[in-house]
This record gives sequence, structure tokens and C-alpha cells, in this order.
Amino acid sequence: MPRALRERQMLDAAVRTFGRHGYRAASMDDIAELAGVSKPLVYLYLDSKESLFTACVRREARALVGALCAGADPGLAPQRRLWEGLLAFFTHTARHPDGWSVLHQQARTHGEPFATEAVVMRRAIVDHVTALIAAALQEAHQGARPCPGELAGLAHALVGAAESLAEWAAAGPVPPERAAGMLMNLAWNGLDRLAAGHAWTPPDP
Amino acid sequence: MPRALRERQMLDAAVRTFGRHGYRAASMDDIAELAGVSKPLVYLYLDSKESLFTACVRREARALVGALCAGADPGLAPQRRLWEGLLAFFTHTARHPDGWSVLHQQARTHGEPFATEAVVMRRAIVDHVTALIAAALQEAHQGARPCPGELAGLAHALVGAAESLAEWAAAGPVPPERAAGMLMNLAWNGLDRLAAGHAWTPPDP
Amino acid sequence: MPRALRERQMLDAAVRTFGRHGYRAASMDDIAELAGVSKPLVYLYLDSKESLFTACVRREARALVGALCAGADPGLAPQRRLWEGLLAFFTHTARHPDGWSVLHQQARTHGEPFATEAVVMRRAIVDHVTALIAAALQEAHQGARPCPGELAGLAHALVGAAESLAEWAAAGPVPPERAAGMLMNLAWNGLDRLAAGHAWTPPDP
Amino acid sequence: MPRALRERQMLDAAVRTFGRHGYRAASMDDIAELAGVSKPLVYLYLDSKESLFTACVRREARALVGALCAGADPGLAPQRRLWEGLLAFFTHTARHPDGWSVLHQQARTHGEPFATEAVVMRRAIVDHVTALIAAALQEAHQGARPCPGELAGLAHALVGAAESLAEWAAAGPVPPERAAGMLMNLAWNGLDRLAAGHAWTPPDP
DNA sequence: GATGAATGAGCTTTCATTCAT
DNA sequence: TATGAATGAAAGCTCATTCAT
Repeated sequence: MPRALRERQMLDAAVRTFGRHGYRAASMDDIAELAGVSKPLVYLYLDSKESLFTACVRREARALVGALCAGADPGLAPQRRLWEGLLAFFTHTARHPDGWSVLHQQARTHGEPFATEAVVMRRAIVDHVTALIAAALQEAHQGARPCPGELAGLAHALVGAAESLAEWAAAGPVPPERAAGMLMNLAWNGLDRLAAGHAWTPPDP
Repeated sequence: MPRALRERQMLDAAVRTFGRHGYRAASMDDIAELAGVSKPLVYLYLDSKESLFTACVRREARALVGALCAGADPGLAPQRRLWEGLLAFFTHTARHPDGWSVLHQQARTHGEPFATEAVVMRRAIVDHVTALIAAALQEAHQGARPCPGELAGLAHALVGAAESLAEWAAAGPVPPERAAGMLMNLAWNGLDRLAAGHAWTPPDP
Repeated sequence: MPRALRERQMLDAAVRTFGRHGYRAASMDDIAELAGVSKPLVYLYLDSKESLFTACVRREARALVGALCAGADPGLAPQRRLWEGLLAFFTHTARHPDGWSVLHQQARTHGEPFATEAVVMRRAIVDHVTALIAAALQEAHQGARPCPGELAGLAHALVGAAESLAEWAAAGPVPPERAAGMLMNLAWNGLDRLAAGHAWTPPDP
Repeated sequence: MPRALRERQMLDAAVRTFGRHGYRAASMDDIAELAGVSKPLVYLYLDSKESLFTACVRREARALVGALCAGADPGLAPQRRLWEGLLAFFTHTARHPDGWSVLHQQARTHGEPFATEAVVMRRAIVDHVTALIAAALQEAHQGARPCPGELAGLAHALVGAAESLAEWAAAGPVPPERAAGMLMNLAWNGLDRLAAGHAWTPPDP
């Protein structure tokens, strides 16, 4: 069997095992068995448990960021890009729960060097979101200039809200559209306006 | 040394160790050493690693919920209660980073029975917040009746945003007032209104 | 509470615990708790686990030998002494199963120095029985002179048979009289014929 | 080294260690060292201390019963079968003292689930012996019909006597033929008379 | 390309034993 | 006379990792 395919099998097995049991509780035996190969082969291809986990984190991070970028097409109007990005986020996390667990739970909880890896990816996303909401606000209110520190904090809050909603949506289950709509309602309009009857609705494409 | 005191020392050491290294990576040796006692004593008083971790989770959960309740005084007007609750949250998590890590990261990531424990506590908080924003909205817009499903989702989003901001504030560091203000701006007013110049400000006490 | 009484309590608890769980599996905690005292007191009175177990073995050995001597009254005719001795044996072991377990099972299975202790006691009993059957045979067949080596072996067999029947009787339960009668049927009839010169020889193949 | 061979080495080492020191006192380290392998390998092949001990008990039980069956050839006349069975028993126990200790001492003294295992094996032997002496008595005294309860008790006594003599013979040392002859002298002469109607009764006081 | 065989190091847990009072 | 507090030492078990083939 060609190497690339075997490696994919192993990573799949690893993501599933790490995602469900955590980095420490997952044993190399479990992973090798789930992948249908012998343990030495896992070591031959992926070197060590640490390196295997890192590979998982990287692959899943790339996949998530890729999904976000694919959704938030730079050709769209800013507010719509935000909406599409959220939609892509909720869709992807719902479809890849183990990968999402690896990124969101496991990588952040098991110390160095994984935490850093996870933080870097998350920062990339937050930065993206920062830019996105800056653009969207500019679009809506020409001349608006929220200070950058403020923007970063707001982006952090928005990302955290999305992460929390992703979990909630998974447990529901709640369709991605509804989760994304909820978040836009909260973040874009604010609770106050929402209560006053101004529900947010997706702008026309 | 009296038993109660020793037990507190051990829990302190355990929260610190678990919070920093995670449940699996923390060894009972480490904890005992940090507590300044021998390992058998830890077992004599707290029974097992699992039970020790559970005790940590419970203690920190109680402390956090207690801080929130102390802040969000039921005598206050709803919107102000929300604000004070957030303030208490950011203050407490900033002051007890290890306890917060135990609750927010470790307990949720290391399987049963801890996950359930953590989920129960979080649900209690989310429910609280749900009631809080319902009341605040009623106060601001008589007759407003967001459907309950909607409210629950919004509360989840808000709690997630707060958790994310807590981490950001810790890294900053950013004072609790600023983090809480940011979140009220986002959640109460919405980004849109914020950009239009309507910054949210705490209501008079 | 007077020392002698306390010590008896402890030995009672120890015999029960050792008899039921074995020397290694019984913990000093268990014994102290069952005796209703604190552990240091057990050590103060009985010095160590080893010495405590030895004290148990000695006490139970003395009790068993005492019961045998009380039953096998030297004033009786030899054959009757044998019968009464067996009766006393089955009665005592049935009434003190834990003590019997300590002597018969635990002391012999847990290495030095207990094995020696148990062997010494058992040898004393076997010697007694040897003398007893020698006398009984003399009584029945004047002039019969089984060689001493032979006698010792027969006595060993008889004691082993009695031990095995004791276990069987306990499980039955079977009354001591019946067990003793069985053994006399097997052994006496056999011994009697042997003394009369009817040695058994292997049948031709 | 092939797995089967290694496993045999481990069982050999375990039987020796368990037989000499007892189940609890024997440590997995000791066994692994005596077997010339590392501890993890013992666990890999035999799963746990309990399961290792069980494997020892089973193997030794099978070996003993096998030896008995090989000796007590069903083609022989009943009385001779009894004699050959005893001979096989004394020969086997003398040749495998550690295995015999595992079966006779350790398995019965260390609680469940071993006790049951040992009891089952012993019952099988006693049942065999019961049938054997029943047949032998029929052969010697046509029409003799000792009641089954009586027979079972006699068989228990005989087996106990054999066990005790095995120990005595080992300490002697005494050759198997002599031990077996002694036992036949005691038991057969006795049984024979019993079957002929000469039941023993207590002499008058 | 792939694996059966093997291990060093470390973890949780238990227990006999002692001190200070 | 009696005990609450405390520990050194060791046991059972697991796991990431490596040879030899």
C-alpha cells in the first residue's frame, strides 16, 4: 500500500482516538489497531506520539482554516463574508467533530508544544475575523474607526461565542444556519435591537 | 497539623498542578510534593486521583458560582445585574487562573466523570444568564418575548464570548472592567450600533 | 480497660481476620478496626504483624491441643482414647473454624517463621496419635510390634484423613460423631487387621 | 524466541515462585526475573497476576489429574487400579513439589477465585476415588453396598490421608511405593472389613 | 513495506510502621 | 492507657518506544 494512503489512514485513526480520549489517554496501541497497522509502522511514518499529535493538529487546523477561507470568499461584500464565514465554521465543526475536538479541546489542554500550535492557529482565525469585522463596519458606517485594541477584543469575543455555539449546536443538534443566524443577531445587532424587533437577516448575495 | 488545613493545602496544590499540566500529566507525586506532604497522606485524605480531581472541580465550581452570585445581586436592575455578573466573572477568573483552567479546560477534556461535572456547572451558569438577559430585555422593551430556544442559544454565545475574553484578558493583561465593557458593547448594543457611535455604558447603580 | 482483656479482643479480631483473608491479605487496619482500637495500640501490645500472627497461631494451637488432651483422657482404655480424641478434634474444629483455618491453612502457607510453628504443633499431635495407636494396638493384639517408622507413617495418614474429614464435615455439615465414626471405620478396622498380621500386598498385575 | 516457549518459561517460573512463597508474597518482579524476561512481557502474555496464578493452577491440576489417569488404567482390576493410582499420586507430587504446593496449599488459601478452582479439581479427584473404592469393594465382596454418603466420606478421608502422606514422604524422603503401601495397609484392610459387615462401634466407656 | 518480540521508566495505590501528644 | 497524623518502601500495572527480521 502506498505510503501516502497509509499515512492518511493513520492520521484518521489518530484524530479519532485523540479527539475522543484525549492526548494522554489515547495509546499508540489503540491508534495502530484502529488504523489497521502494526505499531512500528506508525513510528516509522510518524516518528513519535508527539509528532503524530502535532501532525493531527496541523492537518485539522489547515482543514478548518481552508473551510473558512473557502466560505468567506474575498469577492463578497464584507458583511456577507462574515455571514458566510460563520456558516462555513459551523458546518465544518459539525461535520468533523473529532477534528474539532482535537483543535479546540485537546491541543489547548495538553501543554507545550501543542498549546502553542493551537494558539497560533486560533490567532490566525481571530486576526482574520478582526479584519473582517473592520471591513464590515467600514462598509456600514463610512468613517467609523474603532481603535484596534477594541477590535481585537471584539473579535476574540465573537470567536469564543462561535466556539461555544458550535458545541451547543452539536449537542442540539441545531443546523449551522440557525447557529450562524443567532450569532449575527447577537453580534451584529446586539440584544437590545433584537428585542426591539430588528432581527438581523442575511444581506442579499 | 489539623486535618482540615492539610486538606486545603492539598487541594490548593492539586488545583495548581491539574490546572497547569492537565489531569493525566499531573502525577500524584507532584501534587504531594507541592503540598509538602507524602503521597500516602494524599490518598488517606482524598482517596484517589479521580476523587481528588473531582474535589478540585467541585471546589472551584462552587467558588466561581459563588463569585457570580455575589456580583449579580438580585436586588439590582436586570441590565446592571448582567454587567455586575460579567465583572465578577472576569475578576474571579483573572484571580484564580489555575482554578479556571481546571474548570474550563481540564474538567471538560478528560472524559467521564469529570466532563459531566463540568457540564452541569456550566449549564447552571448558562441558565442563570438566560434568565438574566430575559429579564434585562423585558426591562428595556416591555412586551418583548424572544422564544426560549433563541434565548438559550444567545446565552450560550454570550457565555462562550465571556470565556474567550477571559483568556484574552489574562494574556493581555486587560482589566476586568474593560473586558466586561467590551462584551456589553458587543452583546447588548451589537457591532452595528457600536460603529454608529452608540457605545454602551454602564447604567447608574 | 485492662490490658489482658484488650489483648484478647485483639487476638480474637486477628484470628478472625487472618483465618478468613489469610496472613498477607489481612491488613493491620482491618484487625484494629474489628478489635475496636487504634492501630498504635495493636503495635504497643503485640509488636508487629508477624508477632501478632505468631501469637494467634500459638493461642489456637494451645487451644486445639488442649481440647484434644481434654478429650483423650489418659485414664481411658487406649482404643476409647483414640475415639474420644477424634471426637474432640472434630468438635473443636467445627466450633472454631477461623482458628482452625489459621492453624491448618494460613500458618502452613505463608513461609517462615510460621510454617515451622505450625509444623511443630502438628508434629506434637502426630506423636500423640502415634503413641495412641501403638497403645491401642497393643491392647488389641498383645505382642503386636509394628515398627516405629511404620507407625509414624500410619499416624500421619490418620491425621491427614482427620483434617480432610474436618473440612468435609464443616461443609456438610456433618456432626462430629459421624465424622469420627467414619474415620474409625476406615482406620481402625484397617489397623486392627494390620496388627493381626494381615499386611496388604499389591495384587498381581 | 517463540511465544509458546516463552509462555512455558513464565509458567515454570511462576509455579516455582508461587509454590514457594505463596500467591501474595510472590511478586511479579520475582517471577519475571526468574523467567529471565521483563515484567511487561509477563503482562503481555498472561494479563495479570490473578490470571497468571489461575493459569498455573490449571496447568498443574491438569498435570496431576493426567498423571492419576495414566496410572489408574481402567483396564486393570479395581483394587489394583487403586494401588496404581496412589502410586502415581505419590510419584507425581514427589517430582513436582512446587506444583503440588500451588495446588494443595496456595490455591486453597488465597480466596476466590482460586479456592473454587482448587476445590473443583479436588472434588473431581475425590469423585474418582469414590468410584474406585466402590468398584474395589464390589469386586472383593459381591453384593456389598455401602451407602453413597458413607463412601464419599471415606473417599475424603482417603484423599486427605494421601495428601498428608505425600508431605511426609517428601520430608522423609520416603519412596512412593512405601507411602502407597502404608496407605493401602491402613485403608484397604479397613475398607475390606467394613464391606464385610464389620462396622466399627465405640467401645463401652 | 511491515511486524512479532521485547523493555525502561513511570504511574497509581497499599501497607506496616512510627511519632507526638 | 490511647490515638490522630504521617511516611518509606514496595507492588501491580501501563505505555511509548525499539530491535531483528
